[in-house]
Amino acid sequence: MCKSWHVIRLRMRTSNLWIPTLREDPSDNEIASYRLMIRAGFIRKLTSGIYSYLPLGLRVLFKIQQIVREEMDRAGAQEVLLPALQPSELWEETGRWQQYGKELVRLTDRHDRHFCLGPTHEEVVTDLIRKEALSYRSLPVTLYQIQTKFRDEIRPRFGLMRGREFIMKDAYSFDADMQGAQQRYKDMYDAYTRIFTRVGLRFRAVEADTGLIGGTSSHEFMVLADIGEEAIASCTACAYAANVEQACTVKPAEGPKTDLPLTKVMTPGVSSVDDVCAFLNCSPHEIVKTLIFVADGRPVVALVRGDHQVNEIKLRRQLGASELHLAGNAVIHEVTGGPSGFSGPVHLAEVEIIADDAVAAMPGCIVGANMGDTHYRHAVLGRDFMARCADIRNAVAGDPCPECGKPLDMDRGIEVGHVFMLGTKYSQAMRATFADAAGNDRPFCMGCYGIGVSRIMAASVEQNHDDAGVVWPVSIAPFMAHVIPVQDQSEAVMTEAVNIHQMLSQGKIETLLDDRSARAGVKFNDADLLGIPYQVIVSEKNLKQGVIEIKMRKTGERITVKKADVTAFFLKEMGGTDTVGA
RNA sequence: CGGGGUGUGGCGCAGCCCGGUAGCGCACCUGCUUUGGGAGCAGGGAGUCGGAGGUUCAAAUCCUCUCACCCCGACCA
Repeated sequence: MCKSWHVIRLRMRTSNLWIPTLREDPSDNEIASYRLMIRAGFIRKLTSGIYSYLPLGLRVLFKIQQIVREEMDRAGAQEVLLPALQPSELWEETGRWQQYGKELVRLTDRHDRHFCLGPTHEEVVTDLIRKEALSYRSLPVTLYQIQTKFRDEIRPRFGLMRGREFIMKDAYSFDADMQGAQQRYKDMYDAYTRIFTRVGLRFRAVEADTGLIGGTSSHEFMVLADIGEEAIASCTACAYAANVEQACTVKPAEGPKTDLPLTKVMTPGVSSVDDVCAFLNCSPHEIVKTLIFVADGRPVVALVRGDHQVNEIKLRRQLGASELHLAGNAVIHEVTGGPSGFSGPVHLAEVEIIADDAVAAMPGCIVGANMGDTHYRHAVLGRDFMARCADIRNAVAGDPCPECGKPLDMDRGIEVGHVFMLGTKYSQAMRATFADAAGNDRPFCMGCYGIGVSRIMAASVEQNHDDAGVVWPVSIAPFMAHVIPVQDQSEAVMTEAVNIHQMLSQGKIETLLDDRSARAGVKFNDADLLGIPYQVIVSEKNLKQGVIEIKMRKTGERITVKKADVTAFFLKEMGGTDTVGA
């Protein structure tokens, strides 16, 4: 390679940027985004669920953060940086020191004081605000930060998707009344829509459960992907969409009940829904599953149709319980008098029974008889057993939409954002108040709003890649252009490549120059792996005709432009799309 | 936490069943040739075989314990 290329030292060259690409897939994970980001030298794993960002990965992260900042600022939020290390006292005030459980990373200092590494910052901001003696005149206030969060995941998985340490943008709004809080919620919802559009994700906002954060309502922003950990129900006809945890089911009309008498049948060794179906030659929707739960220490019986699944969040809400789990065999025997696998609601007194609405609509059903190897046929709700009816199951594909009645679809999604209407949950618990117009202290109406910044990076790769590598959307790509001199031994080619690199850089087009002394095939393959949107190919062949070649990473399409027109080409490409979407 | 799997130069793996003192591909270094889709030849450097203990004349290999990582599940923002 000619020595003269070393004379000009521009930073954005392969020789000055550490991009350790791997020829082979890492052995320790199957998910595309993890595999590709490791191979392309964006990230490295330190230990389970904890990652380092290498120069290229950091550039992508910065791009995402920049878009987030612009839209948060535009929505009137102000950036702050809150501590990651938080004293236990604050968490005890809201009761979450206990509630949060093992997910919270806890530590103790040398004085034996307790701390946690923040998984979220409601307590810290609320404390910050309450100390300031604010009046209604200075409201609303919305603060945000981009920070590393910690969560002691039971099982970190999917690379950056579910880590124990990750980067989040979180925002908190403080309003004088619910109306204002609702406006902030809407502003944030709109900002999130713009953010996810700009970073180039195909996403959907869905109604969601509020979980441990609490509050009155929330929406999740879901990136559609097969590997998504969440199931989303969305209407095939109207705009309704919700997390299955949250999606309401419609109570079916009750038909006539069967006149056939309750009949005992022997079902030796047959207890699962599938086995019972096969044995009695019936279908799952003729069976009722009886599940015994323990809710805040007391046993509860839940009934759902054989082809449905209990939704524990809905059930817990119905019971008004804070803690709910499936009962063990001992409790099952105590409650039903029979073995696990043959439970049923018939002759169960003294225990609360709650049936799904779909069970109420059945003319009669097959249920366990609370003794070994025995079931009942023709059990009728209201005649053979009593139960309170409610929506306690997960929606399934084909269920009618709660808004319009048309069938629901099921998709999988990755949660990249979540907005919560908190109301006064934290402000009341922590006595965070402001003076209203009459001079009285009133608790703030709050909202909180999170975006998984590092998760966006993974989700983006998940949605945008092919067999050869990553295909970054222009808005978050580490570079816009990747200049590839094909013959590194040719002085003419290298001179021209350096020229183009300089020209583009001066035109504010972020450009990476592959100045390695490597064979063309190596450079092309690495370029495809890195996924920079435009490859600018400089070769002897093209130079003879005074042109250079541009390959679009996404489509593989190649065009040639005159040397002098390269910058103009990019300015035109960028002008057309601004930074918004692709 | 339950089930399954894997730990051997930087990366990917073989060797383990049947003990005999570590090998392959890629990467790296040197030289020559080569040069539009992961080059060829020659030479070279690099491994506590995850860790501890045990059995044995001898352990990557057999036994016990332990740690880490991955997958499935349970759990959960």
